[in-house]
Amino acid sequence: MTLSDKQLELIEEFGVYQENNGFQPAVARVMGILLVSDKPELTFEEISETLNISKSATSNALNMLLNTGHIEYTTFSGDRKRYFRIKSSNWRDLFNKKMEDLGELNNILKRVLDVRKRENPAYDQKLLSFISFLDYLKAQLPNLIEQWEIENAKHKA
Amino acid sequence: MTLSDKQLELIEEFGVYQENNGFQPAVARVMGILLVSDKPELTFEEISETLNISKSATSNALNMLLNTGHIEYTTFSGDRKRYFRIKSSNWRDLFNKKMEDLGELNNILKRVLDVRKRENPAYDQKLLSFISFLDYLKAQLPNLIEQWEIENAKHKA
DNA sequence: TCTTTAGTTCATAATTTACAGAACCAAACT
DNA sequence: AGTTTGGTTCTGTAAATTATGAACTAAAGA
Repeated sequence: MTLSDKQLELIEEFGVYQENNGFQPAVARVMGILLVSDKPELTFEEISETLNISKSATSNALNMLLNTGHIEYTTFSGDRKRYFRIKSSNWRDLFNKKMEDLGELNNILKRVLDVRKRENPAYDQKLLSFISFLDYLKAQLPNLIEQWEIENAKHKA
Repeated sequence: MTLSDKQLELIEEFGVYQENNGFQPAVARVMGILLVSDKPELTFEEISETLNISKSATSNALNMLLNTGHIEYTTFSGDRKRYFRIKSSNWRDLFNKKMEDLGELNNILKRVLDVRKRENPAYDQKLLSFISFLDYLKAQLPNLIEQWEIENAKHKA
């Protein structure tokens, strides 16, 4: 399998993005190739050879992504190969992870506000205000999603 | 300077959180101590000694955080020491970074959609839908913030 | 039963990172 | 002029991360 320069570039970019999200380089590239490839599914071999990653690294990456629910595979009868693809639900998950992450930050900040007693309360005030914003955001998100779904349905019609 | 167990624990937790955001361990701890300390400002020495970080690591961490605009310092006449604190604008910035990050993802995904031509367009449809959601979110955020500010003002009154 | 295919597992090599320690420097104090 | 203070910069390295290649395995095919 051959990829265009643009595809290779995008694999790199997406790869770096996902590295910053805590994935190992090779794992991030595997996600990348599954994302940008023209084919909807790729085999172990195609991934390993196209990305120039050793079999072991490919094996580890694929199993890791399978375990974390980022990808899935199908097989075809009379063909021992597995055909891997990104789980389609994955997009929303990516977003959810970011939101959960903000929730975690918020929890930490709440506890920070709780333990420290500053001489200058202006700071605490700002922190409190940020915490309240994150709470508000969390509360409003379902609304926002619903709203978008309505808009989206309209657009299609 | 001594910190309570709770403070130390929070520094660790915030530290790990910030490590996942791409900061080096020592840098993340420095942010942490500035966040949870009772004092509104801390000196180089206090940071270095309380966290048990070498002078070089402390120096690097502080300069890094200064350069990236995460912290700032003041001085007092007749005192050569610098007094460091987290930039108060920083809370909103932390949130903005997450949002920018989603924007970056969105840009990559848009280009992905552009280069690949899938046999099966159902996948592309889902991707497109996610992209559109991120666009919607970005567009609505200012609204949401405004809305929150109104709520917030009400609450205070 | 022997071989091929499609992977997995393990030991280890290669990088990368993150920090410590020492030497260094400039300003201020004596 | 010499010393102390408040750092900075440079070099070396311990530790962690990541990937490789070789050996292995289990299923299928000849």
